[in-house]
Order: sequence, then C-alpha cells, then structure tokens
Amino acid sequence: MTMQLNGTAVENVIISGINGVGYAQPSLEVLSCMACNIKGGCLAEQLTIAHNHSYQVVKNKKQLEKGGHIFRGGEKAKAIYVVSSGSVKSYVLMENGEEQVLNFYMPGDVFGLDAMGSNYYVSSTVALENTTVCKLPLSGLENRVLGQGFLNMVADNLLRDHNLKLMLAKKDADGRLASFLVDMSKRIEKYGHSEQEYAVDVIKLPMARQDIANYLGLAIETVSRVLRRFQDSGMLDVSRRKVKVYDFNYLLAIAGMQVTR
Amino acid sequence: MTMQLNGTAVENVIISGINGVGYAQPSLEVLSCMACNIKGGCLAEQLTIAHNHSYQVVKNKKQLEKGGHIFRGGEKAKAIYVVSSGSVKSYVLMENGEEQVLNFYMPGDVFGLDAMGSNYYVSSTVALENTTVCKLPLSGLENRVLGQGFLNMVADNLLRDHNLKLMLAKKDADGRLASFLVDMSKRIEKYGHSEQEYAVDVIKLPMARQDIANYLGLAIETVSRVLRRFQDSGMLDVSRRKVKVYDFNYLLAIAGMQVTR
DNA sequence: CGATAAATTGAGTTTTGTCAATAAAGGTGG
DNA sequence: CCACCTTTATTGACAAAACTCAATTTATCG
Repeated sequence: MTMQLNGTAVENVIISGINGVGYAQPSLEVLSCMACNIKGGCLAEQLTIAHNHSYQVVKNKKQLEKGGHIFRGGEKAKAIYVVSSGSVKSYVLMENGEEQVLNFYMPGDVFGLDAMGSNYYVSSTVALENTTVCKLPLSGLENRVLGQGFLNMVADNLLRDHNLKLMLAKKDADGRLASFLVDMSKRIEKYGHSEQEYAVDVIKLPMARQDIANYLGLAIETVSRVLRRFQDSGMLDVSRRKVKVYDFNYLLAIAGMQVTR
Repeated sequence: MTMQLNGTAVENVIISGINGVGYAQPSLEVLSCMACNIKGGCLAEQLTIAHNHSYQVVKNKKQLEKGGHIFRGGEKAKAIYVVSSGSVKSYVLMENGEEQVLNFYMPGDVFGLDAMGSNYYVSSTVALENTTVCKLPLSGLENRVLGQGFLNMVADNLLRDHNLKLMLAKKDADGRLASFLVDMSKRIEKYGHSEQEYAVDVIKLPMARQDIANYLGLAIETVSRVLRRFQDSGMLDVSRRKVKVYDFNYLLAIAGMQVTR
C-alpha cells in the first residue's frame, strides 16, 4: 500500500540482494523495477548489481502529483533520482524571483547529480505531471565499484549539457526552438512510447510555454511566435502542448548541429 | 628528456604503485606529479591511489604549444585529461564553419569526460597558450573503485555547466560578460597564482575576444562594447587580455546568481 | 457555466548583430 | 632594433531580432 503525504506517495521496496536474482516479492512489485517501464539501462539496476553482494538494496519509489517537488535547492541530501514515468524539470530561482530552468528529465533520465559533490542540492526539481521517480541513496556510493552504466550516464548528462549550450549559444530563437523540439522528440522516442501517435513524430510537451521560455532563455511571447511561424511554414502543427511534425528534416536543418554519441 | 613532435612534447612517467608511496625517480619528476602545480585534489592522484594495488600507473604528461590540439572531435579515444599548467578550450565546429566554444579549462580542471560514454570524442580541445596536460587512460576505469574525488570532479563539471547555462540564458550581454569575468576570476584564484597582481583582482584572460564571443553566444563586437561600457563605468580596467577589477561587488551584482557548492 | 490560468497576437522600444573602417598589438625578417 | 605585415581588437552606423507592455483568445478546473 502507499501512504499519501503532501501529495507524494512513498513506498520502500526492499530487494534481497543475492547475486542479482531473487526478485520474489510479488506484492511489492507494483512500483518496483519489474513494473518500471524504463527499457534497459536503468541506473538503479547498475548500482544494485554492483552493490548486492553484501547489502540489501533499498529502493524508494515515489509517486508525485503535478507540481510536487522532489527536492529544493539548499536542502541537505545525498541521493540521486531516476525518472520512472512522467517528467521533471530542474530549476534555480534567480534573485529577481524568476526561475531559470536547467533541464527537463524524461523516463530513464537521472537527476540530482549536482548533489554528488556536496551535501546540498543546488537546484530544485518538480514534477511536470503525475510522475514516478526512483530514489537512489548516495551514501556509500563512493566506495562501490561503478559499472560502465554509471559512466555512460554521466557522459550522457554532459552531452545533454553540451547540446543545451549549443542551443543557448545559437543566436536566433528559431534555432533554439528547433533544437529543443528535436531533442524532445529524440528523448521521447528513446524510451519508446508505444502509442500510435508517437510513431508519426508527434511530440507531447509536458511543460508549459513559460518553462520552455525559461529553459531557452527567451520570452514566452517569442516562443509562441516562433511556433506559429513554424506552423505557418507547414513544417509542423501546434495545438497547445502537442506538436505534430510533418517535415522533420527541415526541423533538423533549422536546428543545426547536434552533439550525439 | 622530451621529444618534440608536431609541437607537442610527450613524456611517459611510470610510477610503481605500492600503496600510494614510492615516488622515487627524481629524473622523471620534472614533468610528473611532484612538479605539478595543482594544489590538492588532482584527479590523477585519486585514480592512482584507487588503482595502484595491482598495476603500474602510467601518466602521460604532454606539453603543448599555443594552438596545439589535444584531441579532435570524431577521434577514437578513451582518455581524460587534467590541465597541469596553461589553459585549454573545447569546441565543436558548426556546419557553417563557425566554432562554438563549450568550455575553458584552467589548471586542475578535467576535460574529455564526454568520451567516457563512447569511444569517440565529440568535441575538440586546443591549448590557448603553452600548456601542460596530464593524460589519464580510461581503459579499465569502469572496474575501478572510484573515490569521492572522482564524484566531486563529476559534480564540479556539472555545476560549471549549470553556471554556463545561467550565463547563456541570461538575456543581456552585460550579465553574460559579468558572469564570465566572475567565473574566470574564481577559477584563477582557486589554484592560487601567487604573482602579486592576482591578489588585487587582476584577471588574465588566456583566450581571444572571439573565443569569449563564441563561448557566450555573442558577437565579438558586442564583447568589445560591453567591456568598454564596464570600463567607462569605472568598475574595471581593460587592457587587451588583462582586466583589473576595482569594484568586484558591482560586477557580482550585474552577474546575478551563480551556482556554487 | 463561470473563474482562473495559459497562450496567443499586436504595436512600439531596446538590444544585439552585421557590415565596414580604423586602431592597436604581436610576430617576422632585415 | 626597427619597419612591415598580419592578426586581433575597437568603434561607428544601420538593420534585424527579440523584449516589453497590453489586449485578446483559448484552455483548464472547480
């Protein structure tokens, strides 16, 4: 069962760690890895396997409602998180009260890495929709043998940052929006939403226009206007938070260079 | 002795790994860790200590002339680097031939992390001045026990990226330049250049104006104009690549929020 | 169905980029 | 050591892009 408190449900799933096997508690599996829709390469699995010869592995699955915070900047903490379902944004509050969005996290993405170096989070994270995340305590992480999965994850995070830099340094708003849409499209299909509409390049944006604006360093009006210009060109169709892309190559051309592995 | 080839000098320093001690080859120490001016926390040391119970650790110290490349995007490689002295920039070439500068690396900074996840570098790196770097082969890294130093390093890299995002997302050029100067100032004093002029907030910029522009996503003319405006306000003095800061608090105010540990 | 929030659209202003010319610095060879 | 040349940086005038302010339309939620 789950406990409702402050809009989040917490369930501790304890898995006996005997050489990676032994997932034998069906009643607890509702929110555990077996039910997780992350296809392959979940960091939690990597850390579990690296760790399970001597300890039990505790995984905290948290369900969050839209708008619920996972953690806030300044909080003392030592854990990283994986998005299981839904989506998350991370941000910092500027001195003028505006928020700068640092990243969006989709299923399979790891966030909270900035706490690795210290005991405090620098950014805040909030669910953009009803979301499930998997909490991975960092205590003892420094003494574990880390798998290639961990290194890949770190590299992925750095690559994504590189891409965001390319987005932000790109001078015109068109390029930023195009890059953003290409990135979102890739990250959505990466974990294979099987609904039919995702097969025809339909991008479902979980975040508000203001979030996109704060992410790309643009005014919200500029985001609207660029999307309209894209639509008027016939390249895509925008209806609120659903973007149907008809000419993905053109979108790529406007986006320009992307850094990939 | 060092060998000159293509503007780079390569020296392999082999250190017998016996529980972290045993640095007993004085003739080889010229370019090795003992002579390294990185004060504390060099990643090379961290990896050495973690590794040296079973293998010899080979460190490749490379001397580069200004303009010499450490690696280029697309190259197959598995190594990360630490700046020992001098400075380095990383960049990617855009399809129009312009380069987007991704980062500047000062003594003690680790670069090349984006190769961790694959066998290929995505960015290119070049020395901004006469520079010494320390090469750390990545082969076998995934099976080592990683220390807190490694995690701190990764977290530092992510934090720096966060700060760059804040810089780039900041709408006005003044804020970007101020953030950039604050960041450079901090990173220079971090490793304590002992020359007197560094004590009075003198920032020696190792990169060209065009590099700053490509880094901040601005036109080179805008960089010049903003620096002149800063100078006209009396806050600082610019003479070519030397910036004397008289009112650091005012610079901080213009820079706005910075993410720190 | 109404109220609140989110998104779009328009008009005018500010900022930044582009193009072009000039100035200053650094390197090279006599 | 100096003159020349090349590179780097600065400055000005204009054009283009993006922001701000304001009003309107469209969703969302109770």
